[in-house]
Amino acid sequence: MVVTYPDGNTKEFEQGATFMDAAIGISEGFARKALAAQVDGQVVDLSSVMPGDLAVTFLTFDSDEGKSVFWHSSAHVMAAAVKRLFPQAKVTIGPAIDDGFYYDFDVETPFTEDDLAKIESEMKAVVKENAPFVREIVEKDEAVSRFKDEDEPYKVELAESIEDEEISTYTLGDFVDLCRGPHLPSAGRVKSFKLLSIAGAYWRGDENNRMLQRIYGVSFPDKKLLKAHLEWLEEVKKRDHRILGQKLDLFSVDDEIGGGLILWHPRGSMLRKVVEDYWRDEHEKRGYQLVFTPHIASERIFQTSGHLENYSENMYSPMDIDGTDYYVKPMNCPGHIKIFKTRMRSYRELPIRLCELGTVYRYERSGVLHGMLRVRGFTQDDSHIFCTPDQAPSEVVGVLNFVKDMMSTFGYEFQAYLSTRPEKSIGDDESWESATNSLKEALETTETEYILDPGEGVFYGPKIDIKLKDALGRMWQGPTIQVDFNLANRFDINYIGPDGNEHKVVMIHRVVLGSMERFIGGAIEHFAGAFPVWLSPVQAVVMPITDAHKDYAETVVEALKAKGLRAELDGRNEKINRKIRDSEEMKIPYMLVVGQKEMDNGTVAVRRRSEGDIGAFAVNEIVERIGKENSEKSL
RNA sequence: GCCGAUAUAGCUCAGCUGGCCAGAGCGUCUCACUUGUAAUGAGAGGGUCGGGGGUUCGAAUCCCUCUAUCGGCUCCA
Repeated sequence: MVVTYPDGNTKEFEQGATFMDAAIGISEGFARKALAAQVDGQVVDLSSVMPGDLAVTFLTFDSDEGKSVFWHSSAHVMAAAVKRLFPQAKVTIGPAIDDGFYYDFDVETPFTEDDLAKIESEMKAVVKENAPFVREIVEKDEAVSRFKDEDEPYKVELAESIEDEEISTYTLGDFVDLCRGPHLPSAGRVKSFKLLSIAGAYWRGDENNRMLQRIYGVSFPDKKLLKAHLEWLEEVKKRDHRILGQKLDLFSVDDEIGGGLILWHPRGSMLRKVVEDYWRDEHEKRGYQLVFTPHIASERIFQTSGHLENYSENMYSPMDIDGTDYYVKPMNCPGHIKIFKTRMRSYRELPIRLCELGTVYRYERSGVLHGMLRVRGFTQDDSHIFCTPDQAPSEVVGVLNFVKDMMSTFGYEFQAYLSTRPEKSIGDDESWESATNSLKEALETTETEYILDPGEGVFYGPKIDIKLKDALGRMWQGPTIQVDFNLANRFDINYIGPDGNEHKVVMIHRVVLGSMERFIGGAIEHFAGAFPVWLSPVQAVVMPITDAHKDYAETVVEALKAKGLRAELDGRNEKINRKIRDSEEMKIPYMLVVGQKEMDNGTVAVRRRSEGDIGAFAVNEIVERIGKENSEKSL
């Protein structure tokens, strides 16, 4: 067999060699590091590597598969500890997730913070005992009756729902769990762990089911990794846009105004204005036409659009205007369609690209609101492209290139997903196929790597979803491009073709930023509040040393403002140290100190955020430098 | 909406098992200081203890309810 070791080296063994032969084969350290193995593409327990297996790769914590095995085993360790402390708790499932693991339990009284500490110390005991994970294959009926005997109704349900006749179980000490595996060789591998939080979660994610108690945790093969991870979590917390939003005076949410409704403060509004101006300029450049549509509309349009039928649970109660119900709009599409349909459209004027920073209101359940990222009123950077079927592929290419440009300006990497026809959908096969092909072609012509998401499209058409990767490697839902058959039909949106007949348009719905709220909330975290010059609400603060230098400082501010830069004077009667501290905390990119020396020479002493003093510059020199960073949108 | 937690001054937080006018730091205001690269000093002002209801001789503290927030579930731009 050929064995690949964690360090990437490979070695061939003769037929009949055992796992232990492989273990001592090359490096002594690897047996300690290996968590599981991959045989013929299947991840398996180390113990099940058999002599004669052809290609074996040992998995370590460095690989996603290795992590997954590690965390899943950690979940079992936790469940074992919980069963010891709370024998009446019913176990359910405990998978590995992207950054750790959880296990759901059914208990009469929810766990408390104190319980977490107790469970942690019991886990330590389980780890110390270092019992092996023992795999066992049993008949399905046998497993079901065993779990019945143990009074584990959830395991019974799971076992019964498995199609195969044989089921694997894993035993750790006296804790038996129904599980596909694979697992670590023994519990002792779980060297360092931390239980992070307790939360309610529905059995099988269905809110009609019983609420279970979920415990989240992370674990690592050594202390250092755990420490690094906890520090990363600290960093995430520090970057929280809700905390930075308050510190940097960007936005707030008010109890009396209502949850999920954002108050944009002057600085946050400036940030938003800069993004919006850039957005508008880029749209004009690319042949989009800016429109405005009303915030409320008669029920008649939402009947035609089907929103009242399909989307009413997300819409707010209507208001009565002269006997007709009017609704606050949850989407911008109907308005754009109505603009398109104000007159006959010739194929000669297609594509028509209408865009709007359109504010919509959607009902969101109270428990889901989250700062700026999940709100009830938000402004989408919306656009609807009306084109002929032939134009669709190139339009999608245009949008994709647009998206790439915009995202690189903000320093985001991204990952594209192509979602195809879901089970519940409208439209004929032909439309779906041609629309899906348009999207696929566009991804290929723009050389965009994508992941296929079969069946994840919207009921009215296929879509491309783009997820942004921020500075901490976290993924955010970003741009989406959707082909919409539904509205094109419902509103009967046509154009006159070269043949003089009416043809149905292809309608493409897309957002680039998503919504101003979500995008800016995400950007706050991406930049940790330290925005590049072009986005900074205040780009430079001029700080006179004493009152005697205030007038001169004022002229520096004016010089910056004259070039369209955003500058402020810190004329407070405070020491320079204090002024610098405050500006550093407000993440102002440039601090310009002026005292007697600078006044005499016509210069400023420049301090760059988080870099410190970078020396003296002539006023016009620094104006030019900041102006250049601003216009080039440097990151 | 559901499970759990939380809500005290503009901000961050003390206030134990109910008991004299509810505290601190920062910010704010006033005064002094006129300052050279991350917090000058002194003084003053500031609170319906999230809203409403209840228990009690007495409630920031206990109970109910509403609202909002936080961690999740579900959902989503």
